[in-house]
Amino acid sequence: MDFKFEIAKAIATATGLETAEVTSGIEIPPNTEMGDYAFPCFRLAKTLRKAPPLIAADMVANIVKPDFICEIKVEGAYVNFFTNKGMFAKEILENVINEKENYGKSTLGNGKTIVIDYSSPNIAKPFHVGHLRSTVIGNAIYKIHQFLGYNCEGINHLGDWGTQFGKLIVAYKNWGSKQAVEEHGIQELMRIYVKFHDEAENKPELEDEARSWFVKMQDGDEEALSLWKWFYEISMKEFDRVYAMLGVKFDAYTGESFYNDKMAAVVDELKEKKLLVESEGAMIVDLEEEKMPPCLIIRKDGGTLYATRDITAALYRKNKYNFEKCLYLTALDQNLHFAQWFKVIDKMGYEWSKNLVHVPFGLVSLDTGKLSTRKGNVVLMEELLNQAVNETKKIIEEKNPELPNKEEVAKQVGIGAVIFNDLYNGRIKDVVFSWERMLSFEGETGPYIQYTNARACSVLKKAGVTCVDTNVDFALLADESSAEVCKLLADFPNKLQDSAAKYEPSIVSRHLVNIAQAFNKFYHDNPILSSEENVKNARLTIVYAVKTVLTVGLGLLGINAPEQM
RNA sequence: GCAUCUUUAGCUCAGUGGAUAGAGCGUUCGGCUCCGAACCGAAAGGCCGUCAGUUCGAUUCUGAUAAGAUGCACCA
Repeated sequence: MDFKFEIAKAIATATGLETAEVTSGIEIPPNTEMGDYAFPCFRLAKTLRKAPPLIAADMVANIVKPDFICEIKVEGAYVNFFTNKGMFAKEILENVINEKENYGKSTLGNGKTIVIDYSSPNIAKPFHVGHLRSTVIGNAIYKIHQFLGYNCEGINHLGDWGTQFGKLIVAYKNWGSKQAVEEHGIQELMRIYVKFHDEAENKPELEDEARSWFVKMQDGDEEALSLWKWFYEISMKEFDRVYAMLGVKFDAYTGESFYNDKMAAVVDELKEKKLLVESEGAMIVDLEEEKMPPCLIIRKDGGTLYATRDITAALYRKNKYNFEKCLYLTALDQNLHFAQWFKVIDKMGYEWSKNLVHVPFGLVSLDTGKLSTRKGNVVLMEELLNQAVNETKKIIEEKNPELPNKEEVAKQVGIGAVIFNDLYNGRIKDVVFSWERMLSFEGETGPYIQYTNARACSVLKKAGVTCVDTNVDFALLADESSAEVCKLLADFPNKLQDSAAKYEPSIVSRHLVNIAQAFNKFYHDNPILSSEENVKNARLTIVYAVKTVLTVGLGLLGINAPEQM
């Protein structure tokens, strides 16, 4: 039963208004003492030509009270509805307990494909905290959409093509050795890459050399390609290790190199459609009409660019997946780039250009300044995750030394803390990396939710139930803290849909915090195991429902929910 | 110069065209003989950047303006 809808119907019959327009006018009061639902009458003043408080009074006089409403009060221009807490609790708790891990699932997205382009680090550069956001936000958006019935295609659009590999080849030939690269992996590739930039300051001809090696790569030169492939494999080995720790997977690793042989056709298409013009030796699509700088397609020396590959990839993906939406999870500073090439797709005559969505997030920096791999101003992802796990181990030793499976739990909690930290604030906010914040496990954090869940699991275990009985007296759950938990659980499915619609995982993470807070208060206020049998059984349904929703919610964020910690 | 984003408590951030603007951290105080204290409770802390406009009503919408961040031709 949809309580809000039923109330709207009752108001509609009492006033002669449309149910739909009433529904949108119903609010949840800021304070439970004011009621569970409220209808402000200000808006009706004009059409009904009456003072709002009078409208409210008339409404109450005429309304037929739905059976789940126990009281209706007028407060100025507001009509406040008080639900029967027991009936509300029954409705929501039965629902969660019956649905279990499917609670909140939807068929909303059935038959629709969403392509999500996320993580996408550059090969031959270490995976650092700057790559975290795209990876975990993308992963969460993927899982949430999947839960809502969408078919998702997660793509790691690796930065595995471009002039930087020309640079790397030059660097390797001048200052590298096979042995050093095999021994130190990305670290060594990084070292010679930095060396290249140092040297190139005084010898600009190195840059030309690098560009020409990249052109060789494009042309299929065997030596260039075999070096490139080697660098690729070295890098992927390290990336896979990080992805395994984060629990992130992709459906495809079609990076930029994948499009190397597909770009010529797209360039031809651009020419055919008379969009490509020459400018200062390069080939561009002019966007003056759109008040944007031109979109560069081909360099003076014939090399392709970022936009060329993105346009090609978009056409390829549309053809392959026939997506409903294609999302790009990158930092906000790439805004213009996406706006430009989305426009190029539009100018090519593809109406689906409006389904390409840049999902931006704020910049990550360190307190020592901007992230810079070249300058060594970075925090490596593995280092961060290991630190978080170690810190968790210390806490476990201190608080729960008897815990079985410590190693595994420390990973789940430590890494969960890092992921949650990144998903907790709105994605647009800039972030200054802070060890202190990353390694804090109290308050609004992942471990707080995991702890709450573990606590609920512990109660259920002690009660000796694996699945609770819904044949209980829900009227015993009419107290304020029980009602608050129920209210939040009932709102979970809406929050999931809102989160998906806005591509904003923080809507889910914040809701989980709210549920955990409400549950901890409930737990504190209400003895469970020591209560009389009927009260105990009723309260156990809340414990079970909370455990279920927290586990589902954390799972959608890509975080594990251990039963003990 | 043009464009995008941000501005709410000491700090980090939620939030809403409407009733008393919320949370965590930090500070001060209180709570484990009791289901897990990685917890709970209380106190203190706010011209919701500034100025106009729309509105019965603006912290929320619009327009200016200020401050900060970022981007703007051959990197990605």
